[in-house]
Amino acid sequence: MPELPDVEAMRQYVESTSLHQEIGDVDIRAPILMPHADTATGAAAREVEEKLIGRCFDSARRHGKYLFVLLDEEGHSIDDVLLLHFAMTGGLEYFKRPDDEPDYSRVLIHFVNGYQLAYVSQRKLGRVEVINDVERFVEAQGLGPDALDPDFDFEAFQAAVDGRRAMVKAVLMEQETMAGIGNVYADEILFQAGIHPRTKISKLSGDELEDLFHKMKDVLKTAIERQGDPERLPSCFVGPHRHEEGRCPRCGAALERVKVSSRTSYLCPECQERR
DNA sequence: CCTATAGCCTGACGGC
DNA sequence: TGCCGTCAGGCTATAG
Repeated sequence: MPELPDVEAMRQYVESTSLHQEIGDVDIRAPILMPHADTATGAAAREVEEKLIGRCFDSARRHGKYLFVLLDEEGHSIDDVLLLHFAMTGGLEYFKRPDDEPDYSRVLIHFVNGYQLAYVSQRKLGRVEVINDVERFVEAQGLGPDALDPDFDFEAFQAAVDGRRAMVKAVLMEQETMAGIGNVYADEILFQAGIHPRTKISKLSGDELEDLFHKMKDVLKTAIERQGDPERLPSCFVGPHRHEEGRCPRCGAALERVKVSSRTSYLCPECQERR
């Protein structure tokens, strides 16, 4: 689930619930996987606890699918940042009553006011750690510009895909080219643009590329307005229909389910003709 | 450069 | 009910 619009919704959620409250304790229920989390020694887990306790969150930022929660600087010389990545499952839940603790809570941040923020993830393929420089992290991770960055305009997009011969869906999902688009929103963008996901991006005309670019921005912005909630997406979106019996919201044709870039893709064979 | 695959984990679901 | 295979909206490393 968590692609750019979903992570943006979580960023807003953190900002509306969890800022300026002292952290009293951190409960790491399960060490989270992925490269930098040193699960063998639990060092990463201890570091998260040590850096968080006694401090407050100041603000939340996002780049692509990564969420960065900035800690206050009081008494600390380095700007520590809590990094959250949700992989395929997961989210955040702010609650008070212990009964309201969500299933699969992997990390619990207890505030002294009695509320808790849970990092939830059914599978443990996420990432929770403390870093100290967002820009340096983005650089080291090799992430491209955030797909909704206003500076990432059509000119920049065109330059980023110039010379590429890969399938358009693969390029949209590459975090190095632009950060934030995953399997579901790539399908949505291509549906709105009427482009078959297997089309080589080099085959698109300048006009088609420009239309694709604007559809990308529109789809992401619209999804954010609806808080990434599939139930609230416009009726022209294909997203809610991505299941075996799904039909095209535009022409009613049965949707096709195919593997593209090793990922399950849904498309309308009438509106997104193969070229 | 591009594509496909396996693996990291866990759980939901359908078929038997 | 239980067991089994398959699948899952991310990402990385690796091979061809």
